[in-house]
Amino acid sequence: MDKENPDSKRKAPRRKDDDRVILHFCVENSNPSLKTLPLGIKQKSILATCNYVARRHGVKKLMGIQEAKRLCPDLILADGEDLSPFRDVSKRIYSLLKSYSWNGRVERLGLDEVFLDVTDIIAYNLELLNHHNLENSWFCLSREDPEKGFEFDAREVKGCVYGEDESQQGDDGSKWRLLLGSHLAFYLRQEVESMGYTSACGIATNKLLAKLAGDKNKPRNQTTLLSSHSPIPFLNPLPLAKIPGVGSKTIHALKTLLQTESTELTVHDARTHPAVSPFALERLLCGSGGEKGIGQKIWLLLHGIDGSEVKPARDIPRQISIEDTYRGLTTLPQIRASLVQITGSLLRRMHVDLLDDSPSPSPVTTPSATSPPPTTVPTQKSGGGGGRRWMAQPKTLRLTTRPYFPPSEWDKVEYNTGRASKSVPLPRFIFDLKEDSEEIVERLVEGTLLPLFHTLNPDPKKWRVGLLNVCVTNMSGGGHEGGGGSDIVAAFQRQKEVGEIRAIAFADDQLLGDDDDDGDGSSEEPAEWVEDEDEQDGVRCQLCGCAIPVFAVEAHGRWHELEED
DNA sequence: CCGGGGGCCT
DNA sequence: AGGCCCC
Repeated sequence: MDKENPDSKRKAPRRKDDDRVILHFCVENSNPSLKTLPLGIKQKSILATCNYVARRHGVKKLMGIQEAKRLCPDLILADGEDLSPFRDVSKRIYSLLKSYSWNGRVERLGLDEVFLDVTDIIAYNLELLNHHNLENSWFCLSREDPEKGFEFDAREVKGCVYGEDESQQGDDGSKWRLLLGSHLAFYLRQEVESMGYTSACGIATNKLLAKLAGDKNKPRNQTTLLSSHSPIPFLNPLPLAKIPGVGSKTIHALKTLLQTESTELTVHDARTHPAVSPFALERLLCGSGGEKGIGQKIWLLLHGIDGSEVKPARDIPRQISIEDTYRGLTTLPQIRASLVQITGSLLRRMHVDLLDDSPSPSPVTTPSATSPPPTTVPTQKSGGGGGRRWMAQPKTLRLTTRPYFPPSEWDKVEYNTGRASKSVPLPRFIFDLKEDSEEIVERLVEGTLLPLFHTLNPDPKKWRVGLLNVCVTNMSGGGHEGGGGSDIVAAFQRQKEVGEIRAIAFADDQLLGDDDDDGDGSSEEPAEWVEDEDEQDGVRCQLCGCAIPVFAVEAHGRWHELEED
């Protein structure tokens, strides 16, 4: 009866995907003084990246310094092991672009790329468009203030258009959306440029196509991929590895499946090969513990389909980590010094990224919690930092190590194997000091990281440390000034004042369960690590009796030096 | 002369 | 905790 309902037939073919407008920006420094000179950013013995002048000489990313110097003797090298300056720039660009977003869907990818879902802005402006006076159009950047915006000529797409041809069949709005998107992209690129940076941009209906389109006219132009024709011809000639999501493992698996090991696989090769189907890919890539649905996902990517959303802007990072590589640290003093160094960097990063910029209006600092001045530890700085509050407090600290492999063993070991890591609850006392962190570094290294290192590398004769990584993660909601909110903490306070408590242990659920747990912990002694061999009958929390996995804090006792061999 | 991050998934 | 992915 309703089988051939013309109404449903008219609506059916349209995917929601087609209505989106996604921008992908790729930013780089437009260093005026060095623009004409070949510049490379160095990390240890490797070239992390380089500018386009250097690339013209054949210099590539991740190339060895020696080879790069051979190809381009005049190459200027800048040290990029400390990413702080790059983070700074990245943050400013990101904030600029985010300030134009209406829906907060602004996603960073690395330090130099940003996705924007501007579907809502485009939809708003599509209704405003006067088709009888296209050349004098006004792009409105604010719902509240019609004056905020810019003039543009809506007769043409701004910037480059991929596959520019006669195909102007039935424009159902999709073309207009992308046209508007191209003008918005151009405006935003000018804003970025006024900050001193050049950028490329891709404009398309999903993240995959936007990113790939932006590659077409780097580094200083934009490319719109109209959705009026199929994305297949656009994708076909691209090397398979260009597809974001298809990494080295996937490439390797596919090459063995297709038995075309020699030639560089293109999207066309993979998509048209008879052995390739969503199921075959799933079987191939999901072998053991792989991501379920990955086969279909990759298969859809090969066809230009990507339903993934631009993730809303995240105020707080999921994790913060600092790492450094070494040519074989073997003695404890070396390791200790290295840990002190990276821990200092980590705490500085935490202060920059996790501590609120603006002082809180009420400078009330922990009225009752700190009332009895602790006699044991003189580290109390009465809420230093002028009342700044933590936007988030990490709950977990992780140390990762990798042994050093001399060059003679490089062919014998898999890169990235040999990494060992272990995470534990992060001692809360590190949130006390908000300005000077030297003593915290000491306590963290001596009380937590060094013991952790010993559990990861028990045998001093095998100490050949090639990498150290310290990471804080598992961020909790913002901590209020004052703390002492939870019963556990209150009990801790009480018993501490009376001087009864000898040891207190923090279990995971205590640290996790309390949204408002400031932890106080302002006057504990440095932490001590307790390894219990059988994980079943381990330490028990003296306050609530719950089982403690691994971590304990001495309140009044002393932590002892670790044995050094 | 083999970096220094970050994400999400299991 | 580790894998694979991104830059």
